[in-house]
Amino acid sequence: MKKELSPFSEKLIFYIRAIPRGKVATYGQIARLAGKPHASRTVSWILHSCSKAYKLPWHRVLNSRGKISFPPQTAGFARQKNRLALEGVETTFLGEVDLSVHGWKKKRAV
DNA sequence: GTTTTGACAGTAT
DNA sequence: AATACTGCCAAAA
Repeated sequence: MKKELSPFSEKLIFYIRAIPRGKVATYGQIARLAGKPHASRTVSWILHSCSKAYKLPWHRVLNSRGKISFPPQTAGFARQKNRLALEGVETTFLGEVDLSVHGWKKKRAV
């Protein structure tokens, strides 16, 4: 592998990579799976830091509302929207994804 | 060692 | 209901 990050970071990366194709997960969900329900900030940092180095499917990571985190009219927004569309994830022009349809239901034990 | 950042989430007003 | 602030964790400068 490239470099060894902290166990938390590796976990976050692991779960991000574990997102099935055609599904999307939220920052909070990944952070929760990693054991830190409030590490959503760390998730965003991971994407920035390791999206390329670790080949992370960052396009499958949305915010808590199931929307693309980027502001519209940005390259990242268009790129993510395009990738999601290629995976069968329908997004609105606002980048909204229906979590009830494409939401990654790994274990939502309330 | 301290300060700043990072594509957020949750709570408070 | 909508907006603002705070909290959280980890890494880079």
